[in-house]
Amino acid sequence: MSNTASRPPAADRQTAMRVVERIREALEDGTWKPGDKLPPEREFASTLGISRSSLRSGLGYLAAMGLLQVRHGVGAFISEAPTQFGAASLPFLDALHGYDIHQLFEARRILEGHIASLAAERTTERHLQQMAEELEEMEASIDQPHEYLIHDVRFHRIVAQAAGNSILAAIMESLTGALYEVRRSTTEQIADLHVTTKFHRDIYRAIRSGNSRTSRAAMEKHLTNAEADDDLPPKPKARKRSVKSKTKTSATARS
Amino acid sequence: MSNTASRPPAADRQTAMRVVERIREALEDGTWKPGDKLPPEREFASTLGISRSSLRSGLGYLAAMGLLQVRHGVGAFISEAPTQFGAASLPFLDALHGYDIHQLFEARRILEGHIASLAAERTTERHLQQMAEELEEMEASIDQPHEYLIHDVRFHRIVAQAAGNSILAAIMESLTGALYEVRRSTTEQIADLHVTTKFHRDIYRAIRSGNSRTSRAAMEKHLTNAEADDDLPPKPKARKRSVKSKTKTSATARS
DNA sequence: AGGCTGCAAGTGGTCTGACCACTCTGTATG
DNA sequence: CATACAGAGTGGTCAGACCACTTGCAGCCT
Repeated sequence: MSNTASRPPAADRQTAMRVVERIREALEDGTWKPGDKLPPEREFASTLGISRSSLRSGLGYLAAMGLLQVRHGVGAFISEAPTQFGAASLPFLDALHGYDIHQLFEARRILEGHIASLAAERTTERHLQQMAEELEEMEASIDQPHEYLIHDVRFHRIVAQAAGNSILAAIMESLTGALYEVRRSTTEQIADLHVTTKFHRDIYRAIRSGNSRTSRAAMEKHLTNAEADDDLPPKPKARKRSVKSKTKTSATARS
Repeated sequence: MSNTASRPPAADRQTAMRVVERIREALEDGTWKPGDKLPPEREFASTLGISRSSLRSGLGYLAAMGLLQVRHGVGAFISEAPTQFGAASLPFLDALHGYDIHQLFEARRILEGHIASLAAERTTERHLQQMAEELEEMEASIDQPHEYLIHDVRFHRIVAQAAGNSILAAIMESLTGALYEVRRSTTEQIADLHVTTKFHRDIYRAIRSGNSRTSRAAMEKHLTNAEADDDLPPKPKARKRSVKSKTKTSATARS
């Protein structure tokens, strides 16, 4: 035993898993869809014939995976945002095995590079159209960094959809999100949005032309550039774990 | 708001998050390490000055992310297995956006292909040695499919370590795990372990020679072959979600 | 009338303490 | 010596109470 990473869920916590199953089914058969509000805990619990605490255990599981969004005093909602992929586990990955921020960038570059190349082969007219739209919006909001960022993210998201592999898309979403967390501080200051826009346009053109090699190259160039921009700071922390010094280094995230 | 995939964790559930934080810190400063057993819930709760239910809420979060392994009647342990990356969320990704099993294979092929190429550039003598060992073990257990599989998985894991990017490794681990879940049924029957071993040997040689292109090609060939083996069955279910027919199709997983 | 204030209902978050279910170990029994 | 069993330790579930946050509506003040 203990060989592979076999059973991710858990045989234990039967009751909680019943909740999870129930919700998964409701999602599959369309009873509930993203954005929907779940019944109040007390009511839902009695409906399922379990205690509120067990129900909460199940909901907690779903919330931990980002599938549910629970708002205190309001209710629980099926997540609307594109499904991520355990992004919340990144800080722990760090704590356990340690990783350099560069690794995050590298992973993203590899993933999105491939995504771009797939998009070149599989994109539809509709996706191209959406990309073009976001591109325009980006140009329009070129001096509103916050607004700009939104369209930037959307652009990448559309490319991922065009690639036609929702798993890759979810992974990308997850990496992007993690990166966003870390970058949040610097991101609003770096300026060359004109350059950034140019890169995006290159990517768009390459995908439209159906050239997967060029698309991939364009995407990688863009991301490499983005990483360089973000690195201006002190020079990424060395990230040596064995040091043991309690300096705490004020870490990466958390304001 | 609601723009990007900003804050994966949660501002709510303060108490539960305190537990999460506490454990993360304990992992970071080495107080606890993989395999360690956590204190009994009752005791731990009072140590943290919170109720057992809140504690359990936090532990549930960690367990959901695969960071903790809780065994009924025994205790909670820090996961020893290579950290995954939200593999448990795959079934929900399916429920929400739907995906074809081929997409899983494709994602893995892309990821591991790159991992192999990186490994070729970065591997150390030690990693090569470990790969060689597993290779031997595979040959030795060639007529014990179950045993063989263990070394198969380990081989891939070592390659991932050799690639020197723990994030990519975690993602791979996650995809592999998901695939393993689905394949469990067929996997023990397909036989050509001799062929499989040859593929692995090719990968090993390519990495050892430091040729990233060849390594990647070898890995991709191996995985393509593996996918083909698994597809022999009825021909992968069409996976059309809008059908609505309650046939249930007996789905992919679940024995 | 318009805007602000404050209360109350609805809902998630936490606490307590009891009891159930599962594991493991050490002892008594055959 | 091997098996069966009892007990301790620990996680899982339950119940009901109370706290904290949101929201909207009613009433008040200007």
